Amino acid sequence: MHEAYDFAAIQEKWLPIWDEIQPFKSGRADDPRPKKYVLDMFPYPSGDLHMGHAEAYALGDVIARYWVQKGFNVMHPIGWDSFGLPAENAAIKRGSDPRAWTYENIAIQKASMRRYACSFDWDRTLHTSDPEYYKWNQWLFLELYKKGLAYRKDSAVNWCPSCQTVLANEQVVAGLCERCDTAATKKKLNQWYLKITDYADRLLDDMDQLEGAWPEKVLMMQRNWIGRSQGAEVQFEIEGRAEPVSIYTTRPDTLYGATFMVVAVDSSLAAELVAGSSVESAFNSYLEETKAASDIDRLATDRPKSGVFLERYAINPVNGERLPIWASDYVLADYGTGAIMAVPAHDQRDLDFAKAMKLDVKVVVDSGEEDPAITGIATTGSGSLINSGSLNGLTKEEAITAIVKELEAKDLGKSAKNYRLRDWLISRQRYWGTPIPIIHCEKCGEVPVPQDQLPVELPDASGLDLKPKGSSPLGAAEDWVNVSCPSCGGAAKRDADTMDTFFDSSWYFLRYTSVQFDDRAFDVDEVKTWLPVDQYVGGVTHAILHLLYSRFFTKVLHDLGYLDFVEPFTRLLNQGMVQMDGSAMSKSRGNLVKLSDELAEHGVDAIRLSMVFAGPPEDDIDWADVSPAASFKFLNRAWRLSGDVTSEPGVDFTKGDLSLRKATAKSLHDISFAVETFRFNVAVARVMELVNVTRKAIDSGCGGSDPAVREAAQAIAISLSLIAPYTAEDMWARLGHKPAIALAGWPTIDAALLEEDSVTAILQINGKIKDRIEVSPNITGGELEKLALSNDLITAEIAGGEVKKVIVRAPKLVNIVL
RNA sequence: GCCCCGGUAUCCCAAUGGUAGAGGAAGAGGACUUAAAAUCCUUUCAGUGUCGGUUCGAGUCCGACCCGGGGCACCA
Repeated sequence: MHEAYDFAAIQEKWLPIWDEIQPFKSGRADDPRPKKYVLDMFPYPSGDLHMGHAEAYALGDVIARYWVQKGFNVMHPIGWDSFGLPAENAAIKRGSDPRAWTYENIAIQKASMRRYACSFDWDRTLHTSDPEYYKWNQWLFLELYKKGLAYRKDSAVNWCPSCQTVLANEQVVAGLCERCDTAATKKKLNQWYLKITDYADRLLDDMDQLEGAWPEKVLMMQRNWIGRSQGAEVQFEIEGRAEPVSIYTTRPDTLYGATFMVVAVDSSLAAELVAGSSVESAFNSYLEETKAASDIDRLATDRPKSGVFLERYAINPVNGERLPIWASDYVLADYGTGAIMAVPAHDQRDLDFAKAMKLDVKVVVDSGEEDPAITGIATTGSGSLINSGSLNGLTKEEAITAIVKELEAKDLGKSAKNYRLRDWLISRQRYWGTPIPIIHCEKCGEVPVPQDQLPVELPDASGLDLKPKGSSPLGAAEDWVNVSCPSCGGAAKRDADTMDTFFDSSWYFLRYTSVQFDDRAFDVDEVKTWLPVDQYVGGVTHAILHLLYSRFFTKVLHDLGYLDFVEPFTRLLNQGMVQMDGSAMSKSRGNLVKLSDELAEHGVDAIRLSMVFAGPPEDDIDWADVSPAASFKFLNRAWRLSGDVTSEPGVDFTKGDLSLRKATAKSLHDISFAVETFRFNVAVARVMELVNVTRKAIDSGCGGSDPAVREAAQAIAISLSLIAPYTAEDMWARLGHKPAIALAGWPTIDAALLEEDSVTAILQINGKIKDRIEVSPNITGGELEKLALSNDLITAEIAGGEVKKVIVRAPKLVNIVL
């Protein structure tokens, strides 16, 4: 008679014991194990953990626990990305303090993580909203400022009317605020930026180091986002203007095909060119119209082209033709030079504009396609140049080289690069974030807060009106905002904005190495020991924002001499999302599955196992396809094995049943390989297989007393310790061992056991299977061929035919070609 | 529109260019039981989205297309 497998009792039994043993401490000075840094993306404390967390942390835990079993000193820390809008919004709603809401939720999540048996080192936690943490945000900001990488500028910025704050480019998705889906508008504001564009080339080129170690998808998204293009800048004289205007083009070969010029309607150049002309008022009303249009309107690609002729002319530098200058909103002020040469024959946008405004179309590349002036379809194919003076007859590539050389010689242009990436806007007009450590003095201008006065702590929220109103609530904290200038001592004001919370998360992985360290943001020696992160695990939602910013900060800190590496995350695993019936879970959709309910019903281990077994980690999980009940059943089945082992611990495995021993060895080998290649679902399948084999051995084979059964049961327990720690620990105890199984060590495999006694060789004729024979794995090609040619089924088939060729792949296959 | 990724059994998913099925779910049958649950055993189901190519041999490589998912999108 066996006791029942009671997941609730097991959970309650082992949790306090683990608290005692603390198997996952890292960084003890005398620890001789080699180091590994496994990092899960830290959560935002918005209530309790949900299904998404459960998946992410289950996967990260498999990796962390695996490396511990393999004998590594694994640093696996956790913290909270605890600044941000939800806390503030909740506080406004409930009339309380964002701080209280935040830290309550952190406590809730922390307790849940502990119960979920995450293998975190609880001595290495951090909260970005702690002054001890954000002090170093401020320090880093000032380092960037000193380097000229943090600056203020006036610009038309993305504004969310609902959140009442500005948004970074990256936070506007398809024209909508990524947080609340409100249509973003534009607002002219003076804001702080970080000069990430200075690092565009390195952010792009260093991705070569990540090839194969990061998901291809993420690399592609980042490359896309940075959007480097190669082209040329060309100078155009403007009639009645002293200075020429520079335009950017990726197709300098089509220079002869330019029939007009377009400047961005919201550029200062447009305003200057139109000033004093008869169309100035028409231009101004067009400009107003443009400003009023939301991003959504602007993004619609089928939107008809609009513009105003400025009554000015540019001169084409290669043929002296007069080109009318138009202002339009299809040219962007902040990309390239804000002005383009329009070549309607070979650019669809220019052609659309030309047709709308009845402008000339001039073909200069003979691509064999139909005349764009008639079809309305610009031709972009390659071909030889026509109507292009010295370029005639050249191919597109030859023409680009030739014209750039020619322009450079005449000082009329040069080769140039451009990027889609824009500088990172970090000011936010909200309370719950890191104050920007700058003091504005009428006499001295921007004055950095001196180092010894950091951190600039947030004032108490009580008494402040946190309601969004377009300017920072901090501005109203009189006692806080009014200070004397550190430079001249005169009356001055603090910068009242706070930092984008992505600033906080762009370097937290460094702080984990020394969370208590007071002297600096991080202990350089500890960082040297632990970084870069060996394995980063998190959602693909951060493919651009967080990962790009972190890479940027790492490069900056490298240049400042604090780091000796340039890429923070050596390997990256993106887990998929947990969905329900094909769409994201949400209360409003009514398809929300509560993690706490699932855990109560099936137990922690069954949920963790379900997450890991559901499919490849990077695929989305549909909870409708997942069966926690089946996971429970399997754990039960595995657990019961431990009660059927009747041999004592320490028994000599070499005396065990050979076929079971081989199965165990093969399983361990396959499980290792599967885990290291992130095929956790396959690893689970292999454990299941071994459980089935072991069950059979006990019931109808060598029996529970055979040493091989103990060996198998222990291998199962250790394998399960990565996924289902409570069940594994309990099995371990029932097998007569002391806790913690997490530190038991991965069993060593006798290589001899991996060798198979015999393999099935396939005999084919013309690629079709005719027979299978059992052969020794060491059989030579010659022997196998001989066996095949003397096989009855084969000789019957070849009878009368002529053997043209015999392909032998010993020991697995022989293919006879007739 | 451009660029990625994926289509294998009723479902979720496996398969270094070499036996399409490892594992699970669901279904069917049976053992045990007064019965049910639990447990155990047995078992059914596809030729890999479509067409063509390379190869002795293709789910796997190449090309085109269809379908699904994702990214970018007036970036000159």
